[in-house]
Amino acid sequence: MPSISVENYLKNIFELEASEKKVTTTLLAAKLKISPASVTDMVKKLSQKGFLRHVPYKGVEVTEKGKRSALKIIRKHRLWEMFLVEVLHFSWDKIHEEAEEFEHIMSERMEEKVDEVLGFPKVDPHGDPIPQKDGTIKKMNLQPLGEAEEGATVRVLRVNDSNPEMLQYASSIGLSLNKRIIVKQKNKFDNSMIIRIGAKETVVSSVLAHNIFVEG
Amino acid sequence: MPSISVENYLKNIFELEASEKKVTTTLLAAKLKISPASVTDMVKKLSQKGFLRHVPYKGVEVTEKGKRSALKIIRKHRLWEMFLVEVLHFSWDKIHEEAEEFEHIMSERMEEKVDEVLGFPKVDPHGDPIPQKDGTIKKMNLQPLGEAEEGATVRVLRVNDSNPEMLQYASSIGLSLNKRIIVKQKNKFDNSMIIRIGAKETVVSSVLAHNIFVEG
DNA sequence: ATATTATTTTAGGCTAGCCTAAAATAATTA
DNA sequence: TAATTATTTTAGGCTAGCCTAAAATAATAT
Repeated sequence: MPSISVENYLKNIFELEASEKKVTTTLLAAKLKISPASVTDMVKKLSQKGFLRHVPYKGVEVTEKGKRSALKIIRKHRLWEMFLVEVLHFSWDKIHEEAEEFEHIMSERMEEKVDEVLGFPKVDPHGDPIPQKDGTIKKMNLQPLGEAEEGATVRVLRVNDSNPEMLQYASSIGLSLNKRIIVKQKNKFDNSMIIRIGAKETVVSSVLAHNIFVEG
Repeated sequence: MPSISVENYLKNIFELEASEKKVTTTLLAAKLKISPASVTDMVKKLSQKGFLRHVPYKGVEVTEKGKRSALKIIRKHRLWEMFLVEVLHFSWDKIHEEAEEFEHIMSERMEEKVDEVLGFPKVDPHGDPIPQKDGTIKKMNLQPLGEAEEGATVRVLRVNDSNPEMLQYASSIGLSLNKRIIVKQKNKFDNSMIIRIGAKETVVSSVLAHNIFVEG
């Protein structure tokens, strides 16, 4: 069975592939908070074991085998986040950290129990799709709030969970999954926008607006 | 923070102290499933750090500091076992193994949530007392079923959880916490006994009878 | 009391996963 | 295109936590 460290490499490479064109050594090192030299080392090992494809100096990507492993861990992570919110009443911004550890020790048995108790959920508390047991994952084609037209009414379907402070802030302005938002005004000079959530109007920076994903 | 390995040493030494007069190197090595030489090594380190008292060739025991650490882990372990049974509907005999891993990654926050959801339980699913947050633990002075008098009626308050197969067997004969038992007959030649649980009479071996703890 | 056996410790070694410093390669700028 | 800068890899090293084999000590049997 892969070590915790190996699981983290696979998961993070897989995730970076979704958001970056090339997964470079430095990028991965920054995400894993270890030195680039260490990353090169491990990447070489994992390539030999068939989890990764690595062209020296060019970047790295997961193989089918690596992808399968990554999705298993992501499934555990997201199921557990859901459980933390639904059953243990954790708030949005505290769950990622907790799940980061548990994903590595969650047994098959545990995974099944949690899935069952939750009623086989399809997305996690941030709106990210939960990979299914067969290794498939739904691709969601959502638009960043920042790209929505002035005057448009949209629905929040996902919030980027990479920054707890941002999540907490999102909560504080009444922003949560499935909320309806009206884009009142877009400011060209800094790409911020004024939005209405329920009865409240708020200014949302460009950065925040690009971490919230909506459906027309 | 202590590593998983260190936590396991402390917990197991503390537990062995309760059941054995001396905690020897070999005993501990057997329990941890590592070589005696490795145990000596680690014991030396942990003594230097003030977790243990070690007299070479004579045995080892936890200091106050070591005991505090041990009880923290045992608290997490037992709370989690309770949670597995109550919330995730695990059976008696499957929970120890799961808790064995989770005890090491359970955060303070998590501990509090679990405690809360369970309604601040005092014992785990095997009847073992859950150490309190302040580091105190209730001593239970129970009698092994094997020592009960012929004709006595007793109540099951604890079952030794060290052997999953035994737990499963116990379930299969209708034996669970708080059940009333009548000792119908004691056999001198092998120390087995015939007991009645509800409507059912069963023969119980001496070994089993000494792993079930009752109150007059 | 001595010899034998069992237990414990010491000595030396290994692997995973990290590190820093230096060398190699690629990308960028002049 | 050459020089400079940035990125990646290689080389060598470290620690935790394990191992086996051999030496030291303690316990037991004769």
